[in-house]
Amino acid sequence: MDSAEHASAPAGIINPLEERLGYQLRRASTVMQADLTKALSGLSLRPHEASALLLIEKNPGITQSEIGRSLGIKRANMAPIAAMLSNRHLVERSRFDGRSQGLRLSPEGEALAHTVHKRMNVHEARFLPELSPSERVALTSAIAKVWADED
Amino acid sequence: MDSAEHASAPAGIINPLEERLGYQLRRASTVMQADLTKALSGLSLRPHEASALLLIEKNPGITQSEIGRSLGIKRANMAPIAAMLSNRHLVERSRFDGRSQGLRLSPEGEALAHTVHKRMNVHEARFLPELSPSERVALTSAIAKVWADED
DNA sequence: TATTGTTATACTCTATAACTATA
DNA sequence: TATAGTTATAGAGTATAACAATA
Repeated sequence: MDSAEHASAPAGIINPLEERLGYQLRRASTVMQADLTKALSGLSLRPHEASALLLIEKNPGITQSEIGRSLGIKRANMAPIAAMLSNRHLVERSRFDGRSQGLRLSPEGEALAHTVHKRMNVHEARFLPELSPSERVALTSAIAKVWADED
Repeated sequence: MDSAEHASAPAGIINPLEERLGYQLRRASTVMQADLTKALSGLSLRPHEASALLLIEKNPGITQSEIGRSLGIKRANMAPIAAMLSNRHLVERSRFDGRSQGLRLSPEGEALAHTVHKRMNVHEARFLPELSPSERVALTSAIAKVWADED
């Protein structure tokens, strides 16, 4: 069957990475990303596409480049994401200035965004079982400070 | 030149992802991973290879599969990492039971591990400028709890 | 039957370079 | 000169399936 791959940490092994912030961030991020992918299953949306959808929802008229700068996705990597959302008629592109286009959700896009919000809420709640809302905010903003400088 | 790609968040744009734990983890993890890659430059070691090296250092005789389970790397993806460390004579493989091999560092591997520790310390310190040691531990273990269940 | 190590393969995300066209 | 959008391409990391050898 070949399953039950990695459980967390075999007994008797000393993991010197466990005290490293970067390591903990990678492990936590990977687990949550995998869970988000499952949470979005059936919607044909990858995590980045879902994120872009929600950003357009809250910022109608936003351009691809602005989305990329907001989410940390390079302009070159935004192109196929925007093209996919447009091809599926989830977003509409309106010429803005000849070289850039404003994006906004279509009615189908709005409906899908609502579904994404609901799935994301359930997804996130799975990882915050013992944290109060204020503790959750504290943790989230502490992590935000880690990369705020962008170095 | 085409540089200065993404700064953090353009003004006037509302980012609804900012309060999401999964999003913050991804951004922070990506930034730290990129910085670690730079910190290791010249050593011809990718982050995963460096992690495996440090795990072998602290657990001489460990097998590839155990490394994978400890670090969250699938057995199939450990094979090329172990082969690379072995080909560069950084680790020695000693038959353990016919189907598995115990790994331990060679003198060159030990020396490289020391360098990795030093570079990693500098790297991590860059992201913890305003946290006290106890706050750092608190943040790291809070993140550890996020993925402890493994879901 | 289960585990170790391995190969092949595919997907997601990230990154750079280079090009067109607009500003 | 700089920016927007695009294409091509490469490199990480992650995932599954399948196989041989061993336990």
